[in-house]
Formats: sequence, C-alpha cells, structure tokens
Amino acid sequence: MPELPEVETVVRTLAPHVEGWTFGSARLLRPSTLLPLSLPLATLEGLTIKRVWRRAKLLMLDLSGEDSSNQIRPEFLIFHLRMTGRVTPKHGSRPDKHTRCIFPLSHPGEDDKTLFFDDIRTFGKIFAATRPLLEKWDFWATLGLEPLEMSIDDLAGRLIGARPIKTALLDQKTIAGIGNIYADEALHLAHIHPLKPACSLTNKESGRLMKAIKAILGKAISQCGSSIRDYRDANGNVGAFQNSFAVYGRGGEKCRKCGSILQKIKIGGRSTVFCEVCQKLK
DNA sequence: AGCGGGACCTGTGGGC
DNA sequence: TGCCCACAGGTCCCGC
Repeated sequence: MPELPEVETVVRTLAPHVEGWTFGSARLLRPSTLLPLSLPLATLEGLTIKRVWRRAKLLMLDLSGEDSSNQIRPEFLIFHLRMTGRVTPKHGSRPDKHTRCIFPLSHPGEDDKTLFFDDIRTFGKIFAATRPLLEKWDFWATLGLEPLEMSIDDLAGRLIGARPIKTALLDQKTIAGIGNIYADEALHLAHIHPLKPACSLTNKESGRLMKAIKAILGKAISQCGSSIRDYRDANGNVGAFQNSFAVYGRGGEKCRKCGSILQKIKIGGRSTVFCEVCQKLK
C-alpha cells in the first residue's frame, strides 16, 4: 500500500487529530508489530505528540514530556505501514480483528480519543525510539534521497550499477519513498524503459526522470494518494490517484499516449507495466 | 554484486 | 457454490 504520497496524506490528515495530545497506556495486541529494538510501549505514557511528519515511507511522531522518573523515554514513535497498515484516530471505538495496537490519547478540555493501528497483513511495524538508539542503528544514514527534495545531481549520482532502473527506484537506500506504483508511473512519464541499466542513463534522461518522479508524486499527493484496495487516510477516506494511472495495473490495455498494448513483465519479482513504444530500451 | 526465490500474512478475484 | 491458485501498495534473508 502506502508509498510516499499515501504516507504524506496520512501525515496531513492525522496531524490535526493528534498533535498536542498525550499518550495514555498503550495496548499491543500483536507483539511482533513492535520492532525488537523498540522501547516498550509503556514508556510512551505521559508523553505528548509534538509533531507528525514523514521521512520516506515512515510516519514519524515527535514526542516530548517531563522525565520525572529515571526511565528512558522515546523521542520518536515511528510507523511503517508496509502493505496494509492504517492509522486512525477514533472516539469510543473497539478494536476489530485487524487491530494490532491501541494508543489512548488525552488532551485538557477535550474528550479522550484512541489512535488505532490496524493492519490486515501484519507486515506493518511500530518503533518507539530515542535519538541515540536511531543513531546506533544507523537509521538516518540507511535511508535514501527524499524524492521531492533531490536535485538532478543527487539522483544521477545514485544511479550506479547495471541493475535495471526500476530496481534502483525501488531500492530505499538509493531513493526513499517510491514503490511499485510510482516507479512504473514515473518511468512511463519520463519515457525510460524499466529494464534500462541504471548506470546507462544519460544526463538528459536523469533530468527527465527526476522531473517525472516529482511530477507524479506531487500529483498523487494533491489527489490524496492511490487506493487500490486497502489504503485509507487517517480519516478513513480513499485517495483518487488510482483513476489517473497511465500504466500501473493496466497491462494488456492501450497506452493512453500512443495506443499500443502495454506490456507486463516481472522485474526483481515485482509486476512491471510499461509501453515498449514510448519507453524504448535501445 | 546482483539475482531469484522464499518468507512474512490475510484477503480477493478469476478460472474451473 | 466452492475449491485452488495467483496475486497484492513492502522488505528482509538466503543461496547461487
């Protein structure tokens, strides 16, 4: 599910509901949802959510609070939604069969609410971390370029190796935030064949690719992401960008640009759809 | 180094 | 209707 535009949409829809709110006693219904390196969720109690933001596909909550005890307290609560994770604030709801974690929240002068982490396929992860813990784990260094902020030189400098360009785009250590949908869409918009070796892109092609990535991600964000099946924002709403796909999920259909039949192949185990006329391998 | 395959999971849709 | 298989927005790990 969520790639960069979906996580960005979750950030925007979640922030107004939880910023300034304070954690009560969290309940972890599925222990493996919490990363082994994470602090226990009990350490969240009494901490306040200062800011909701995003790095790559990670949903980040900055925390703050008085440290009256000697207990080590997390400075971040991090969610990776993977394929089917959902974060939803609700009033007075009960967990359902897919609820993996429950975070009670309070705020002076307001009715209590609960932040639910639901995840059908259970691939999603939660991580409560201190700054030193993240550094020790090399957390920031292993994350690739932020696509909306990269320059042509940033991107070109990362396109090394003979691996297919599609594989490079999906490698989160290279560029962080692009997934299977937006990789295919960006390559089609940039007129680049997904199997073209990453290192073989000309400067012109790298430039086109950078612009295409930003254009596709920006448009998807403006349409609140793509909902193929499970994705919902923090208000439970679907995105709209799935109605604008040029190639993703359209194998065997006609290219909207040139009318030829779109090809569907596997690259790195992932379904890949492209137009062999618009995206020449050469 | 880089690839394919399998693992982790549940749910859905198509073919028969 | 029902069974079986393929496949799904992500990532990690293994062996070749």
